[in-house]
Amino acid sequence: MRLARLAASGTPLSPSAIFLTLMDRIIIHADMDAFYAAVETLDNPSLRGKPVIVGGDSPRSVVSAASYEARAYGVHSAMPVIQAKKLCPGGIFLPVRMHRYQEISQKIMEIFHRFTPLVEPLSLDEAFLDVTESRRLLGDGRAMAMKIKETVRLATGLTCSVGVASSKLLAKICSDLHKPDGLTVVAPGEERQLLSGLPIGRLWGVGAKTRDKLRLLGVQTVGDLARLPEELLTAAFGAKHGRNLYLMARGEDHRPVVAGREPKSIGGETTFERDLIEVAALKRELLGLSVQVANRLRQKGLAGCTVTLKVKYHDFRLVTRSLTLARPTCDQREIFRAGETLLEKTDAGRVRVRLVGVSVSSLAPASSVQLDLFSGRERARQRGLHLALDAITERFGKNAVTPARLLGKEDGTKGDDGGG
DNA sequence: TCTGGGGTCCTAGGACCC
DNA sequence: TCTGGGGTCCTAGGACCC
Repeated sequence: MRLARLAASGTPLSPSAIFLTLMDRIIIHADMDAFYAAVETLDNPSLRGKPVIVGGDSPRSVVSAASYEARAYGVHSAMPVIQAKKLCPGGIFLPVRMHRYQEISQKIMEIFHRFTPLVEPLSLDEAFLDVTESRRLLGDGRAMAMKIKETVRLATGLTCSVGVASSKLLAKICSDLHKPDGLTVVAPGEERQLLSGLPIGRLWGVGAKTRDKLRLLGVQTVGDLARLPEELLTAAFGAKHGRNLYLMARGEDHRPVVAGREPKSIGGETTFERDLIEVAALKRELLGLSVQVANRLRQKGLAGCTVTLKVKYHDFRLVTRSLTLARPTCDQREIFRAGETLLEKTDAGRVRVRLVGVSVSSLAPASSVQLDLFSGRERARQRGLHLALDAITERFGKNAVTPARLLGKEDGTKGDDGGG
């Protein structure tokens, strides 16, 4: 970074020098247009130009993505599918194919990495890129943004919208200004002017509640917000959130682009088609979720200490109960047992329940012992080999044969193709 | 019209230890 | 017998994002 170079040159770094250097960054925010719907159209070109709506197929599902043609009917993501069907009866409703979106997402992220190693994905379809150090090789921000759009389009057939600015805050706001297929650059020094006319809801972290509260304070635009003193904002919104609002209104955002973030929690949840009252039924669901979560933990090579149960009652009241285990786990039985215990600390059985979820946090790399135990034993079980394994163990002792050896994993043959 | 599922981050209170 | 303050960990809830 420039800072490092400055420091190495022996130049004393005053706070304002650091500030100016940080202001000099080039941050790109790239965001795919109507991603899930666009992928569906890509895979089935006859959908082009039609109102495509991707969402779950149960009665309580919501819309995950809507093509621009569908948005013209007022359909948007997070809207109940039932409502979308009323607004857009001629719409083409498709189920979510997450694996396919993940596949394409990987391609896109690989392209981003050709421009800089500093790529911070925010979801499957968007990422921040700090391209400050790439500019001598690849040209200025606008040139790189154009190149990114072109490369993504050629490789995937999809369009994205890109924002270029000196901070994450502005880059993200810019990428949204001229969607779809947009390219918006804000020059250093023009940040505040661009911000001042925007409704406060455009700021990252300002949702419905904050908006309502700010409205009571007479704030509609970011310009209005910039007139409020910091003390008032911290008193109303807490130290952190208040300070953030104060800084964002001034276009000040020095958050770095962080590549390679590790997940902090992994969980699963289900909303039932009909509310459940029987504890036994809830436990069946909990068991399924525990298996799901444990599998994903092991896939990622992680284990966690804290198990959290989430219960949403019929009236949308949400409660969580959590407990911390002595050791990290990626074992579905341990996760399930913890969930069962936690379920007793809720009103389950007395009140109708709409949703249960379970998640594991305080994550750390799972030990090889934990992973081997499961990968080997679970696979052996799947292949119906556990009987053989048990028999051999019984006759020759525990260490006579490992599940890995039984599956031929140790002589280089593939052991995880899931076949039988 | 009736509200998903995957997450992150922050706050606050209580327990416990020194 | 009464009374501190700071630090850390755990738990619960809430706002927000895509």
